[in-house]
Amino acid sequence: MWISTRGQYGLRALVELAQTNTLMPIHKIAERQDISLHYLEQILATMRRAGFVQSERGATGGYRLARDAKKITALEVIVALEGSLAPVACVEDSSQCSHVNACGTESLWRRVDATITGILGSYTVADLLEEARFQNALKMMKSQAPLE
Amino acid sequence: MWISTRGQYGLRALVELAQTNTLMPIHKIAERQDISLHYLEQILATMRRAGFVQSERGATGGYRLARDAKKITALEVIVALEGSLAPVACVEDSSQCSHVNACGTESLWRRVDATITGILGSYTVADLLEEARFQNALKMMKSQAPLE
DNA sequence: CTAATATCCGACTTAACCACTAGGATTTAT
DNA sequence: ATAAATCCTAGTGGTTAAGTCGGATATTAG
Repeated sequence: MWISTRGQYGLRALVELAQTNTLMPIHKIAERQDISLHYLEQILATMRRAGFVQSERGATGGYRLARDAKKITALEVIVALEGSLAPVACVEDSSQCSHVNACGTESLWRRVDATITGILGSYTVADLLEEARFQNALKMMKSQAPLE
Repeated sequence: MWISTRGQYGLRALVELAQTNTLMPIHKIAERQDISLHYLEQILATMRRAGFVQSERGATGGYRLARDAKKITALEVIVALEGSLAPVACVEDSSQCSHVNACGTESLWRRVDATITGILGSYTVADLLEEARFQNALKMMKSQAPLE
């Protein structure tokens, strides 16, 4: 498991926020997604500074998406919360490779990196919300169908 | 960087061993690949137990590949040295996901996992050796050509 | 027989990171 | 004024990464 809970929770929180455009307080997201409130607070703070969400303080405060869910990719979010996704150090910084002879593995790692970046860059928060709704609809149908 | 040095060093050591079918002592691999000898020792021990290499003890001892370099994939090696490559816990063990509602992200992570597995499974040690030789040949040509 | 050179094995270490938890300061609506 | 919310800084306990250290065992060369 090389994506930490910060990235996972962050993405899931954005999916939750994408369901509405009204303000949602942290505790609501936390309980719906079963995440520690204080921990989620820190994650949302990072995502606010990164420009994914906006907040309003005070009694009726909370969070909302700062821009359209279609304009936020999973890649941006994960990178903002976790830093580089490079599988090995020399991919993110080629000066790391102090090697005189070529080791033969660099192109493999570069391909892994590029592929992951491509996949994560192709998923938006809107896509994830759609997927969540689809999966929940499936679950409803199954639990509602004791005929057979 | 989510592939640790154990996996990287292990792969590179196998590429080194693939260059010859004679016994090669650890210290030679360690110095050619610039890896701590004692650390590499542990990595080779793991790879011996996993069946990638054979060893002979004593004064003229050393290591060799236990089977054809074309029959060892990068995936096997990395998994043997690092364990699961799953990006998130629920991908390697779906009981980890205690969530009542679908979070919408699972299919994304499954796709990432499957893609990585596919890429690493398609590279053999023989492929990596070929790549290393090609890169070294390129380097030679560049350093030998001050004409321009 | 004795070094010298190897592999083999287990324990230890140091630093960093993860996933929180704790406690309070500040802002705003009622 | 009070309650409800965000904001901010620190601390904590457990785990892992990347080695290091010291010695046991096996084999060969002289």
